[in-house]
Parts: sequence; structure tokens; C-alpha cells
Amino acid sequence: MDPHLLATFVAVARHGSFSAAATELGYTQSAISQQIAALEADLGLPLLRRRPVEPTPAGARLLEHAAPLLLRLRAARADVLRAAARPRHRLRLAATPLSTGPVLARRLAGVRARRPRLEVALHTCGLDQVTAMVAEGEADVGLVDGIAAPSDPLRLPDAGPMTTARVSEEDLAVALPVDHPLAGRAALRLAGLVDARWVRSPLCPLARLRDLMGDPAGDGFPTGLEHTGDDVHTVLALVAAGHGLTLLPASALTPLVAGVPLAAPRLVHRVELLHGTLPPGTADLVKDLSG
Amino acid sequence: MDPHLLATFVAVARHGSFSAAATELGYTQSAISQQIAALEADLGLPLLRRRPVEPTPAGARLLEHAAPLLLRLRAARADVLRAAARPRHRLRLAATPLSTGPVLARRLAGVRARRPRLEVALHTCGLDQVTAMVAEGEADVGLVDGIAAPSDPLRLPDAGPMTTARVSEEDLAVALPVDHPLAGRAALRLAGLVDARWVRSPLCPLARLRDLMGDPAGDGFPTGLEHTGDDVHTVLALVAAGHGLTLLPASALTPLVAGVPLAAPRLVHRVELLHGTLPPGTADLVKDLSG
DNA sequence: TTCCCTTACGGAACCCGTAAATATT
DNA sequence: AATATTTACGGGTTCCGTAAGGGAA
Repeated sequence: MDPHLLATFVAVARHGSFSAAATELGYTQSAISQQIAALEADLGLPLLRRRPVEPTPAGARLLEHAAPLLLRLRAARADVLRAAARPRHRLRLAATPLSTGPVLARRLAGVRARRPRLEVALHTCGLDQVTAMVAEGEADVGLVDGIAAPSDPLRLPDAGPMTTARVSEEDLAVALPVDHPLAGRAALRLAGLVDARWVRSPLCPLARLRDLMGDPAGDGFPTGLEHTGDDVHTVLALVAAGHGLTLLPASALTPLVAGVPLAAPRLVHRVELLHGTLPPGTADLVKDLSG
Repeated sequence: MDPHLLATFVAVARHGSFSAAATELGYTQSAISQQIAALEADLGLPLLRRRPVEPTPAGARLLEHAAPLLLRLRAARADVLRAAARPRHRLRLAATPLSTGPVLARRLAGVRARRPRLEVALHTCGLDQVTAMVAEGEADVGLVDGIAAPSDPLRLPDAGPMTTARVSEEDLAVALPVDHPLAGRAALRLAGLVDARWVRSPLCPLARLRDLMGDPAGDGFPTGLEHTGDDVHTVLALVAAGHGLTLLPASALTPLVAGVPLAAPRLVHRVELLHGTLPPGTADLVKDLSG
């Protein structure tokens, strides 16, 4: 189970082709063929069906393990190197789009005011990428958001030992078109909305909602439209146009949409700060950010 | 970061000696020396100080990553092989000692009554070993227990993607010597016991209690005596002899000790069932066990 | 000196590229 | 026939064992 072989296996499975994987990895097709053969010999099982190239059941299982394993390997390397790295006067932040609410923006402003020479780089992307960037040391600190019961921690993808700290919790609102029949309500219950049409987007993970409603595998929260991307503005526009509902922190609402407070179950939009071993000199800085 | 090198690094660090690690792993000292040199060259950092052999700060960080990484690697291999394995009429259970309460024992009896030809092997050991055994396929199903807020899942060590299911939740009791001044109380609050003397044992993880009391790094729950082992009987004897208090599920109490219900915070002793990909034919069996 | 790790060196195994063979569409 | 994977083979590298070389107690 050489990680090297595991990585080529993942590449082959992703491309569905030995030759394409070879091109990506800078090997010859022959080398890829030999590597896959070596991996299959090691496990004593066929992992890929050929022509067309697709994983066998055993291969599919291995694929589920491979990516997180390789990530943790990179994360371990990054963490060790980071522990021995020089102090920087540069803070690299990775954040999910909704994590940068007013609470954090204010704290970040405070940090910058106190340290005028500090350079801050902020990159926004999806949850998995944020955790991966923090794990691999491409970002010093990550900011992630999600929906949770009050004072419950977020459930984050596992990329090795990392520290999390609560940054803020904020009320959730159901975003609706302004002319929606429910737009006038004072508050809404989630249970009454499981059959409404929802916009599926990474900003509002419906699977998480089903989970919280005690219906993990169920078919609640049907989606008329699926949006891929990290863009809050787009989602608001989709909701305003009547494509479906979504759940957002109250501070993210705009005049484009109507926002009705979510009454029950009691859920919050939670923001957490995420980091591995911090480079020397940034520890107090992180403390300022987490409050 | 070859896992092979990582494994020898762990062995060397554990033994504090190149030669001892060589003996354990079946290599010559020279080979070990070269492997460590290769790992240090790969990372560009010294990982071990020599004479005496002990990890550098960077090496210490790597050690924290290495063990879980190697476990996940073995777990991935086991999971893939398991997916292709033959059905067995043998169920191998691994369980923490307190996980086998009356609820589970009854269900297990039911399963055996319905499947007379089924052989059951049960091994009890600590939490980390149970998860490792399940991950590596040495056990088909694991049973683990812990203290949690009601209907909250347990926090388990991470050994790769595994499925957990709630088996039972039971009230907790504070175990006291029968002649203890508090033994007559109708109920006790945990907050009033943070300064009492406790028996530290794997059966009642005090770190977890501090965590639940919102004092993760604190010095609450002082211990007069530390017990290592998986033995409930011994812990009860220690408590009865006045070495300290402990927290146990009500069903584990014996006449040796007095048990006072825990009133606040509301905590339960929770048992969960843990398994990876199940061998064909055992899926329904697991469903019976989890209820 | 003794113990223990490091370095030098040689043989075997491994890994990848070239190129020919083979299988599927 | 065309495309894509497998196999054969050779050169270069890696890896481990033997054996000699150092440094600390």
C-alpha cells in the first residue's frame, strides 16, 4: 500500500484511463500499468476493470480511503515542517464565504490595527478546500462555517489533528422571495419546510439539515435547482427569483430576499477557527481572532 | 514520507534505541540508521537527537501523526480485503468492558438464539484497541462506551471511515464508599465534586469530564490514585476502599459501593456499536444488535 | 575500552522507459 | 485498423547487509 501507488490509483480512477493519468503524473502508460499491477498484486485483488477503466467494488472502497489518507500524509509533512519554520509577518487565511461575517471582520480589523506591519492574505473557497489548505500548511488559519445546534461544534472533514475554536454563533433565517406567501410570517419552523422546494448549494448543506431533523437518509428538502460554487450573491439571486428556499445567517441577507427567523428546531449558524501547529509568533494573533 | 520509514521511526522512538528497533523489526542497526537518515533527509530536518536517542521537537510532532496514519493505512487495507472476503459464520466482537451492559447482553442472547450455528468471539480491551481492531478487521464489530450528553454521539479516536450506531444510554451514578458522608444523598451534582478525590482509570475518563464541565485544561477532579487496566471489579474495590470517587453506569454498581444518581449536568453512559464494511451476511446481524 | 550509531561498499531487488505484443472496439 | 493496456527487457537507482569507521561514556 505504497502511497505513491495509491496516488496513481486515484489519478487513474479519476481519469478513467491509464494514459490520461500517465500524462498528468508525468509517467509513461507502461509505468502506470505496472504501478496498478503492483498495487493489485499487493492486495491480491483486482481494483480496476479495464476497457472501460472503472473501479471494482474493492477498488471503490480503496478510493474512499485513498484521498483522506494522502491528505493526512501531506498534512503530517506540512505540520512537521511548520513546527520548524521561521516566524512570518504574514497571515494567510482560508475561509468559507459565509464564515467572514461581521463578527470576524471586526476582530480582523482590530488585529490589523494593532499590528500595522502585518500582511493578511485571505482566500475563500469551499469547506473541504479550507480544511485541506490548513492541514497542508497553505493557510495558517482557516475559518469555516456551518449549521449546528447551539454551542455544538461543527462536524468537519478529518484531515489530521487540528485545533478548533468557536468564533461566533448567529441566528439563522429562511431566505424567501419577497413575494413568497410565507414572507410575512414572524417565524418559521423547519419541520413545515421539509416539503418546500430548496436551492441546493454548498452554502446550505441540506444533508446536514436532514441529519439534524433525524432523517439522515430521507428525501426531505427536495431541490429544484443545484448550485455549485462559493458565491453568496448568486444564491441570493436564485432565491429571489423563486428557484427555492435556503437557510442563511441573518447577517448575510440582502434586500433582494425576505428573511424569516427560524423558530424551531433551534439552530445557529456557527463559525469556527481552525488551525494546526501555529508558526511561532502567530499564537497570540489567533487568540485575538477567536475572541 | 514513506510509511515504511515512518514505522521504523516510531519503533526507534519507542525503544529509544536504533539497535532495539532493529531487533524488533528484523533489520540490522545499519539499515535502521539509513532509514532514519533517509526520513530526515526527506523532511530536511533532524528528527532524533542521538545519545540518548530522543525525538527533537519536529520529531515529536511527527510521532503524533505517525501512529494514526499507519493505523489508517492498515485500516484501508483491511477494509478493502474485507469487502472481497467470504461470508463467515463467526462473529468477532471487540468491546470495552463497560459496553457489555444488560441491554447488549440481552440482544446478543437474542441473536444467538435465532442463529444457533453462529460462533461468537468476544474480546474486551481498551477503547483505542477496540477501534484499532475494528479498523484493521481483527474484529467484525466493536462495542464502545463513554460519557456524553444525552443523545450526543461519543467522541471516538479516528481510524478511518466507520459506521457507528447507538446501542443504549443509561443513567450515571457516582460510586462512593458505603460509609462516605455523601452516600446517603438522593442525587449529586458534578460541580460539587470537582474538588473531591477521584480514581483515575480508563473506565471513567476524567479529561472527558473536565471537557464537559467546560474546563478542558483545568485541574478539576484531582486523583489520588491512578489505575491502569480494563477491570471494573478492581475499580469498584478501589472506590469501596476509599481511594476516590468514580462515575459508572448504574447497572455496573455492586453492593461493594454506594451509588448516588448524578443529577446535573445531565450526562449518560452511552454505548455505541462500531463497524467498517461488514462481511457479506452479517449486515442483518448487526442490525439486530443495534436494536 | 565498550557501546552504539554512522559511513563505505557491494549485491540484489525495484522501478521506469523503450519497444514489441496483445486485446478490445 | 485503431486505440489502449500488457509484457519483455535493459539501465539506473534504491535498499539492505557486511564490515569498517567514529564519538561519547
